[in-house]
Amino acid sequence: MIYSVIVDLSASEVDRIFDYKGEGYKVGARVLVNFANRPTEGYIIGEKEKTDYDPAKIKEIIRPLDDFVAISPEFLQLGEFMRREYHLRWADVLRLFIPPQMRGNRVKVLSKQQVCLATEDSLDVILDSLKPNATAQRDLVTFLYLNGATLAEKINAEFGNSALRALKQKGIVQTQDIVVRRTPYKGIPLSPPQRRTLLDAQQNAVETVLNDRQGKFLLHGVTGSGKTEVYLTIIERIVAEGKSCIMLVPEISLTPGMLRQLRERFGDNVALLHSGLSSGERYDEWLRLKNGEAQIAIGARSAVFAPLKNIGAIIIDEEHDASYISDFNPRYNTIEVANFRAEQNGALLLLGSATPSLGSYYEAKQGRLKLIEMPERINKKPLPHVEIVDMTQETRSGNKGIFSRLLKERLGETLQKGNQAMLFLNRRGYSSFLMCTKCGYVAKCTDCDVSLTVHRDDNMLKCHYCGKHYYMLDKCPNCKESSFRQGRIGTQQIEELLHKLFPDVKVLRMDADTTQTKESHGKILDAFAKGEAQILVGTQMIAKGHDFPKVTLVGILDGDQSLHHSDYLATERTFQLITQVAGRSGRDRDAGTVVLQTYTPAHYCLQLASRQDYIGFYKREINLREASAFPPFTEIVRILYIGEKEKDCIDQLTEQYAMLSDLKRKYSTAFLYLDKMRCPLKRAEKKYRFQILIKLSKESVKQIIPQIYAICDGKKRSSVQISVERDPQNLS
DNA sequence: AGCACGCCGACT
DNA sequence: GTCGGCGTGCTC
Repeated sequence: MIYSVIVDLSASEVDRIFDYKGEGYKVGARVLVNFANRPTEGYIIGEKEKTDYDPAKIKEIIRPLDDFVAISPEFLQLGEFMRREYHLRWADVLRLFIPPQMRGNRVKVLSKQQVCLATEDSLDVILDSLKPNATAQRDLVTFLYLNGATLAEKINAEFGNSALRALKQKGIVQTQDIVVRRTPYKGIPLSPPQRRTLLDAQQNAVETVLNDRQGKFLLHGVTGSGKTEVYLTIIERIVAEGKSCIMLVPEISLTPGMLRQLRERFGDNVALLHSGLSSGERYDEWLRLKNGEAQIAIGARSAVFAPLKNIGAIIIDEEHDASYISDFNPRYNTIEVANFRAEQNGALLLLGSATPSLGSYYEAKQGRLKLIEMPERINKKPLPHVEIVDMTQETRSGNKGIFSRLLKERLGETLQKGNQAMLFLNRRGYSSFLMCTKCGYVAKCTDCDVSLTVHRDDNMLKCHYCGKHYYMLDKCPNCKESSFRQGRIGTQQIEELLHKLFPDVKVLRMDADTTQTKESHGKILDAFAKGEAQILVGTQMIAKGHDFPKVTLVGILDGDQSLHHSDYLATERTFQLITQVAGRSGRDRDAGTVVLQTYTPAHYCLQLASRQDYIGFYKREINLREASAFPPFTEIVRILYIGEKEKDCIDQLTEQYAMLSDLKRKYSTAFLYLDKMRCPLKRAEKKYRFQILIKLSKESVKQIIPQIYAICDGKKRSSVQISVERDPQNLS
């Protein structure tokens, strides 16, 4: 038999089928082959009777790599879809479908010693053979007789290892190695699940979804409307029918608290997949799903590839979240992948959000998603009251600080009452740049075209793009003066200012700098939940996560920050962020307050966000998108050229731009826009960046995209890296 | 992705 | 004269 093999190498030159001989292999299996004279891992993606290649040169498959078929036919189909849709290489796609450590034979099976009785005799017979005063041995034997095989570590802890050793010597008990699955967060304490009664809106949502087992739904429920309970009830019902479920959440909201809730409800039937797990845990959880030992997969983006069969539902929480769109190789859109898998399995697809992406809500309005609205918070608690502060007024009346008078006042009141506050500023570090007041020199990264951020805690300058550290400057390298002006305030400085303002108040800070280790994220949230601090300062990572019942004040320090970016997504992002952050306030008895500071208080985005008026925002923004021909009415394509050699980049871009111009002439109605330029971020990690931007009419996408891919596949300079992004989320 | 091949500049 | 840079081509 001839097998079509994809070698596990990620390079466009080898992204094609290689034929190998062999007998008895299954399609989807991983195998070891001799490729270019060295052993190479590969995937069988097909089989055939004969080959077009010179049969004399065909080599034999060396051996299988696993004792199971790693990639099911369903995943091979999905792979073909992703290759076509995102122009990916086979190897990159297939790697998504298996846990990383399976490659390179790095799987370690964890085994532990287990103790069991070595004889078939009855308990009385065994006990008779032991001395009456050997109490530990007698207890141990009795325990094993009643409980069966038990882990050696537990036996040792209970009965001491001398008793165990003695019994082993006598041949009464024996030990054996067993394979143990590493289960993440096994240690977290569980309490019995609370049977919550669903509110009418929730019940209605559940029934609507379950009435159409192959439907596609968008659940739009305001923050605090109880979407999670809807998801869990649906999962419960689907699982009860013997089907499996996938639930996706943004990486950041996979807290131990969230997991506890799931384990309490579903026990070992739930498997967790996300980057925070050790590689062993990840592999074991994957295997539990693959073997059908667990039917529910929960995780971040990559959990959409959970190796489940017979899927009944795929649920995507916070569907607008940017983390669902993978923005580096392999680029893919999780929602589109989920949609494909749902169709393959005849499963329902449920997207949920308080602030759906404009595209999804538009799909719903067009009838391609069924829209379910949950417009009220649980127990009809009012939405937080948002007070907009005009910072231009503040400045005019002499307050040059970052905190408005109103915010200071509200903070004081909140602390007085013993409540908690959260302050949101989407800028980490101490200040955004360092400028010499004499000559205007700004400290910049040597590898990237960005200014360096001042970090006070370790007194360093850091590049937030590549992460490179520099020593703090004591004088200007240009004019040798030592007078500097600081850039815009970051979270570190906020923390410092709060200490000055409220010396006795404990403040926690959560941003990328304080959450470097795996658990630190959860630790900070836990500490805040326990009331160990009264104020939590943070970047957008505080916008999600758990509910803090005692938080009654949320301060948004710079509501404009993401608003005035030039890309068309800026307003949508700002609306989502502000709505999410505001939603943190007042989730318990006390009504919450939000202070929103801005220099453009009249902006419709901020006005509507302050009223949590998603529908109003949607109407306004969608009209704007239509009028200006932006997604979802058109598709934007960006071709990126990245390389250390500037000239090569320009040459490559110029060449392909010419070909695209020809294409544009041929399909003049399809191309609404075509231009080439330097990227706004001119250089990053020592590499120059250029781009071609294209805007295509929606109808022409299917026809034009393959031709664009073909042009980019054409003759290439090896020093230039080319990538095509469809509807890029980030235009830097 | 990784390696052999082959052509040019720089050096003991 | 030789070492070694990297552009080019190939892998069933």
